[in-house]
Amino acid sequence: MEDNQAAERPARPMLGRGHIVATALAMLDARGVDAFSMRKLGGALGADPMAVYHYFPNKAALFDAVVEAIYIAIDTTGPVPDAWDEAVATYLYAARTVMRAHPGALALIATRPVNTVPVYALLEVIAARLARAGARPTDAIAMVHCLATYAVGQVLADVGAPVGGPEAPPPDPATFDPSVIPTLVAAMEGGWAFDPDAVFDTGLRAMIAGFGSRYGLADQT
Amino acid sequence: MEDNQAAERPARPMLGRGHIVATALAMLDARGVDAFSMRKLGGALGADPMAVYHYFPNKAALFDAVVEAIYIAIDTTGPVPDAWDEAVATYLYAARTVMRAHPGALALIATRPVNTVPVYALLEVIAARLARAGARPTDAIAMVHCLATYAVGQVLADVGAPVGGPEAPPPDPATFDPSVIPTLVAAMEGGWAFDPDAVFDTGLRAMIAGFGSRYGLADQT
DNA sequence: ACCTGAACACCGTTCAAGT
DNA sequence: ACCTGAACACCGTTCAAGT
Repeated sequence: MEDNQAAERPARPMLGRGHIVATALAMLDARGVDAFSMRKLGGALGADPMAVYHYFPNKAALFDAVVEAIYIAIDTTGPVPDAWDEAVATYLYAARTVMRAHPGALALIATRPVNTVPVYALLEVIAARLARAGARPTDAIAMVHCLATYAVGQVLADVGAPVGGPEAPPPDPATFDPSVIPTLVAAMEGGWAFDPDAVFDTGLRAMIAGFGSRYGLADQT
Repeated sequence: MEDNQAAERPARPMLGRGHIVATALAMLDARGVDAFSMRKLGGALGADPMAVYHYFPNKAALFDAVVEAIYIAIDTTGPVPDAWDEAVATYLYAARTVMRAHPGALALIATRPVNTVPVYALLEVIAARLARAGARPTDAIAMVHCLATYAVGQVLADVGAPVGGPEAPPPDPATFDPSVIPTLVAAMEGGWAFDPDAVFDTGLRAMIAGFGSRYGLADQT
């Protein structure tokens, strides 16, 4: 019931939730969750370490706001192809692009579900497109969930900053015994290199195609 | 080159890497990464907080060992169905079962790739089965990567402990405006409940089937 | 309303020391 | 070889206080 508006603003400081979230996200992207601290955030904001607590009750609440900000940055309002499968792929690519831009926050995204209307609205867009192609609502939601977890898992493996300290450097492949991993060795020969973009696309298309035949999805003509 | 065996053992203490990893994993499962600390680990081991540093250079190295221990617990030596797609699904189910048993370590699994022979050997089993069904080695590896990231993403969303403090409780669905999320609301009506097992299966089968038709996979008869 | 600063109970890691 | 304990530079959060 406290609904009095803020008609005038004091001098310069005025942190504000949006500014705090943006600064925290930049810090996370630069150095990961482990290196993040509320005290450094205060420093980056040019304020007392404790100033943030006026806007967020604790670090967890701030992280929830960061995750939501990332979800909201996923834009689904642009034009998409007419075909249902291409449209769904386009939405997932949009999500991937935004998530890849925030490597240090990925562990938060993967681990802190945000149950808010903006996030639901994002899922709704994809679910609605699947429903329009003939899926029942419950099946559409299951499919969106599968596609979303796949995208998160891919991006995490691709660019995700490690939780719990820096990761160990990979060992010299030459020390491996080829006889225990023949398929892997065979793939490496010929100068083949792992391409995250191509691999993401392969799995995404496979899952979408699989859903299509499983549920008989098709565009009305 | 230091190959002298440990022929005799002192009295009781003798922590040992295996015991430390097991204890750390139990602590992670019980309370998550945020609640874990090297000092508490020392306490749980009944030793000085610093004793662990004799076996692991730092917390990150210990976490790498924990992740590898989880991967090694995935057993792929049991019998699998003859059909390539059922065999692959069986391997992924084995991975899911083990990962689900360690909710507090999932953020570590998803975020700390372990480049060791035992882990490669695990991937090799699945890749080899796909190759035997007709996939080229490079395609087989891409497929395994997609399936693995999907499984990790699913389990993370399903049971993963939050990184960065406890998560906020979900809001009352009754406060949502049904008009912005009609498909989601439609799915909820009729008492439909989200079933993690069924959803995992749906996405897994869809991806496998999609790979099958994309690469023309089939068992030799 | 918004920010400060001291204080409390913690961290990871280093290092010199014990046995 | 294996473990201890003090010490250092940090944490998140609470709370009384300032403007």
